[in-house]
This record gives sequence, C-alpha cells and structure tokens, in this order.
Amino acid sequence: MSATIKDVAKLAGVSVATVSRVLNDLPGYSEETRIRVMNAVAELRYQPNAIARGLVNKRTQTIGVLFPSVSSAFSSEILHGIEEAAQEQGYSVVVCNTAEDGKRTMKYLQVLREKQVDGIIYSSGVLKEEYHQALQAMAIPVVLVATKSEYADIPYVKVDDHQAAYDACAYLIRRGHRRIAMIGGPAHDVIAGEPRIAGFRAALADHGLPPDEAPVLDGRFIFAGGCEAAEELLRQAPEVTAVFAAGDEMAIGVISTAARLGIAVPAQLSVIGYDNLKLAEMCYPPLTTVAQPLAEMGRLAAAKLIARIETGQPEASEILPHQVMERGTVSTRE
Amino acid sequence: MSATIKDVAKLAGVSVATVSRVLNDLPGYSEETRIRVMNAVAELRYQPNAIARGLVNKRTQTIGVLFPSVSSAFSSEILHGIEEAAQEQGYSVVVCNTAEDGKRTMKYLQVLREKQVDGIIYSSGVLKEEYHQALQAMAIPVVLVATKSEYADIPYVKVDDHQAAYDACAYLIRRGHRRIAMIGGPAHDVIAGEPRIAGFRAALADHGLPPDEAPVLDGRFIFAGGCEAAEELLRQAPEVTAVFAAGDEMAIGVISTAARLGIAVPAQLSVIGYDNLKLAEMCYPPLTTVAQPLAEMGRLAAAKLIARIETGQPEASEILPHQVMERGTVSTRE
DNA sequence: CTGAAAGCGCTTACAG
DNA sequence: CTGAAAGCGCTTACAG
Repeated sequence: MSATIKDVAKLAGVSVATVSRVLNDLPGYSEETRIRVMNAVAELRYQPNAIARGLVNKRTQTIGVLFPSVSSAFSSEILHGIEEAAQEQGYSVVVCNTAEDGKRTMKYLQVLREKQVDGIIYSSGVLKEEYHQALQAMAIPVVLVATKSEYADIPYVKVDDHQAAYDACAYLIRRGHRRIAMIGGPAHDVIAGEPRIAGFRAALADHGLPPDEAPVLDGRFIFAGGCEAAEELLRQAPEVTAVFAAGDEMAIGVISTAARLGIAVPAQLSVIGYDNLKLAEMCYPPLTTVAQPLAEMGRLAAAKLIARIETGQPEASEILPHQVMERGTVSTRE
Repeated sequence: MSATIKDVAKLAGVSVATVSRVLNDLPGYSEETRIRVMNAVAELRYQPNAIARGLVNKRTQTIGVLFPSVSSAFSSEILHGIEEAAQEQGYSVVVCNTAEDGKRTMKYLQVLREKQVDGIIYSSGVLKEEYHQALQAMAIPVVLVATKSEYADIPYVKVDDHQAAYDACAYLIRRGHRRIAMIGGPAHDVIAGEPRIAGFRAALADHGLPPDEAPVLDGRFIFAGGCEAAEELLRQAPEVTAVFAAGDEMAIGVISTAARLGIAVPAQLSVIGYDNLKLAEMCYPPLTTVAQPLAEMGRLAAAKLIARIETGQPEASEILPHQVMERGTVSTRE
C-alpha cells in the first residue's frame, strides 16, 4: 500500500538504517546520501509509520484527556488550551468523556493504557482512589486541571477556589451589598463546592456580616439548577440584593429567572458569576463574573505533562490568578 | 516494565501463539489451557499492547476528527456525539483544531496519517481540493459532518440548510411578519452561507413577499458579528419586525443588541435563530430557533465511518431532519 | 489442540 | 559514513 522505509532504502540504494538516520537527523551520513534519501522519500511520498516507531521508541506522542463532559462550555475551553499546547509540541490528544461514571472512567483508563499514551490529563472532578491506582499501574505522568488531589506525585493546575469565591463576595460587599446569597455546588463537593462556599462565608465574616445568615443554595453547577435555586431564593429571601453564583451557567439561570419574575438585573438584583465562560458576554446585561483562565489552564497542564514526559523531572502544581470581570450585572448600593 | 505476552506465555507454560488465541477468542485451545492463560493474565495484570497489535493488524481503532474550532458550542456538541458512538464501538478519537487554517489542516492530516488512524471525520467547513487529495493519498474512509462536498466518495451527514432556512422564514411569515430581515454568514460560504440565504429568499418569494427587498446582513456566525449586524439593521431598517439569524450565537447577539437599545424582544422585534445550541435555552426570553440535531449528527457520522472501516462498504450520505423549536422570541403579528 | 517461525515497519547498538 | 542484525510486542499462516 503506502511506501515503507524499505521501499525508500531500495530506491535510494542504501540500507534502512541509513534512511532512518537521515529521517531522524541522527549523525552519520554524507550529504550525498542524504540527498539520495530525500529524493526517494519525495518520489515515494513516504511518510513514516508512527505506530512502528512507537513500538520501538515506547513513545506514542499522544496524550489522553478525561473530561466529565466534553461538550460543556467549561470543558471545551480547557480542551482548546490543551489541544493547542499539545499540537505545538507534536503531541496528539485523544478525548474521553467520562460522564462522571466510574466504570466508564476505568474503561477509558484501560484503553489509554493499551494504546500506550505517554501521559494523561484529568480534568475537573475528584480523582478517586480507584483511578489513582490504575494510573499508578500505568506508570505514566498525570496532571490534573481544574481540580486537585491529595496525591503528592500528581501536579495540578487550577485557580484558588476559596480565594476566588472570597473575592467575588468581597466585590459585592465593596459595591455596597449587605444581603448577599450564594448559589453554589453541592456542599460535599470538595473541589468546587465546599471551598467556594467557605470562601464566600469567610468574606462575609471578614466584613462584619454574619456568615451563617446568608442563604447558600445548591444549583448543581447547571443552568436549570441555577434557575430553581434562584426561584426558591427569591421566594424565601426577597430581601437579598445580590447573589454570587459559583458558576456562570447558574448565574445565567439566576438572570433568566429574575427576568421571568420581572426583577430587574442589576437594578433590583445584582449577580456575579464564576468561570467567565464565553456565554458570560453573550447575555444582557453582560455578566460580571470571576474569571478562571480556562484555556490557559489547559495549555499549562499540557505543557507540564509534556515536560514531565520528556524530561522525567517532576513538575510543580500551579495556582493561576483569577480576576473579577466587571460587566453589567452588579449595581452599586448606598 | 509492564508484562508482555511472552511473560504470560511463560507463566502459563504455553506459547505466545496460544495466549494470543485465547485473548482474541480464536478457536484452538482446550478449556484447561484457557484457564491457565487467564490466570497468568490476571496474576501479571497483563494488558495487551495496542500499538504492537496495531502494527500487525493495520488497525489502530482510532479515528481523527477535524474541527474549525473545538471550543465552539457548535463543535462541542458534535464532538460529544462522535465520542459517544466511537467509544461504544471501541474506537478512540483524536481531536484536531484546524482554526480554519490550511497549513494547520494539512499538518494534521499528515500526523493522522503517520499515526495510522482508521478513518477521519471532517466537520463544518469547505473540504478544499488540497485536503481531498491528501485524504485520497491516505486511502482511509472519511465522512463529513455539518458540511458536504462535491466528491461522491465522501458521505456527509447534515441538515438541509436551504430548507431549514426556508422553514425559519416561513415560520416568521406564518406568525404574521412581513418585514423580515436576515443575518447570515458570508454569501460566498457555499455550505452555511449561500444556501441559507437562498432558502430565506425562497420562502419570502413563495409567500408573495419581494425577496430582494429584505435586508440580508453578514454576521460571520459569531456573537459580535450578530451584534454589529443587528445594530446596523436596526438603524437602516427600523421597520423590520422580525429577523432570522442563521446561527444561535448571532441570534443572541441580536437579542443583546435589542435589549441594549431598549427594543423589546419579542414585543417589538422577533428573532429566530439556527442551531439550537444549549445557550438558546439559557437566555431570556429563551430563543426560538431551528434545531439541528448536532449530537445525533456526530453520532451518525461516527457510526457511518466505523461501518465503512469495518465492512469496507460505501456509506450513503444522510440529511437529518431539522425542527423549529418554538420558544419565547417570536411574537404573533396581526 | 499447540508451537516455531515469519513478519508488521521501524530504531539502535555493533562492527567495519 | 554505512550496513546487517536484533528487537519492540503482537498476529497468523503453517505444520504437526
């Protein structure tokens, strides 16, 4: 079918070893044979077989990426960053959608192992003990993005969730709000749930506001959850003037619900989100939110992973800066 | 490092050929040896090396997917469908972000060839002659999704863009609108630009409305483009009561712009989008739009590709049904 | 039912 | 500077 290294060796009148040398820029051939080889390569439109190469090199130049949901706006942006950095370094990325399912995740880990990927990026979500064991057995580098773990050997790239939530709440307070509520994730979510709630409460406390009186509802990080939580909140605590939604989808849900209920944002209700997804700029008024540099996180995670693969040196975890993006959904109160 | 087939053969006291047979469910071994082999496999936690297998089988169980932008909501949903179908059939998917760049696309094609992927899905965008040639040289199955081409050997999976645009416009007319504008893609875009504009005009004509008087602006399929086009439209043709935006992002842009200008949607201006992205339900009022079954398109494209890979039989192109999703952005006019 | 051997398409000591 | 040969981890006729 396609030409192999043997074909070019024959056409160039040299051995396959020599062809391999010139193709890989290894020392040991004359300029003349180099030209002969390159001509043969061109004539046959030869392309090396990366599978054969991978078998001997024990490197596939491929990394696996596990997402709870590839199609979410959140994951897509991270994926974009990963893909970009990987491709620049000559790596391919195979995507895996775990659907937050343990069985499926384990299955993927097995497939990635069989396919001999050089490394794995695990995104947003808890790295279960079971996964960690499988990963250990694979004995390849792993890096976490938008999550972290208790395992010292696995570096992560994320934002400081506690501080980011703190800053969101402090921003609201600085704008004059006193009756503030939060719509977050599940309290038992140790990555994106609990730390943000704690950060929110800490900001309240630091500013002399009773942290336990502030309503904190669970919006499950999704739009529908944000809508439901907002509806309940507005019914139960109509005195609230501002809400911190710990995810942009939920924040948009709050805005939609407010609009449906005839409550003006930001005049009557201020909203600050979290993530800074692209859709934060697509609503009206545009959403004020605390930005995570998602694409950058993906890029950095991939860079760390590849560095680890190629140098064998351990990589440090990294906390990336967040930033509140002031847009149109927070008003100033006197 | 990891155990190989040799290790299990030795431990089980059989030849590697026999191990291979039991692992691949091929005929030719006794129940007793099967058990011995499986025990050895379990003890060594043996996992076959897919790279070695791929080298001899000439199959990698991997497909490549090319997107103009992996992180767009549009692409993500298609990717989700592809990934799902692929994983069910035991295939992995490597994602490539072409950024609509010719050089980059060619580079990816080369990488995918070197990595010996079994097939390729090319999404949304024109399949240039140059790409087609590269694909031919690879001699592997290709399927198009959300686009089509003039090449008879490449099946596609898409919606009928002309008809979908026609239906969007006809829906507006049925709701009593007479002064209708369109915000579409570039007129020279033969896939998603021109056909939708033609469908829009055809609907106008069929309903006795002068098709050439209707404003048609270019919003480049992006939010910002939708905003700009809407602003211009509202200034130049304030008599318009409804707009068909041939992409949800642009439709959301129209809604945002209208809101900013104090124009009520749908009371003063009706808007119908195209795609039915998740964000269509996340704005207020929720966006009426003509739905493309994106995930389903991805799923079907992957299914076709895999069928082609495994059976060698050609696959037919498929036009999937679209559907107008009535939500809150179109009012009825008398 | 089972094994020895060739071969997939490369890379890499080793020898000259 | 160059080639013959072994080997990466599998599968698959072929022979018994």
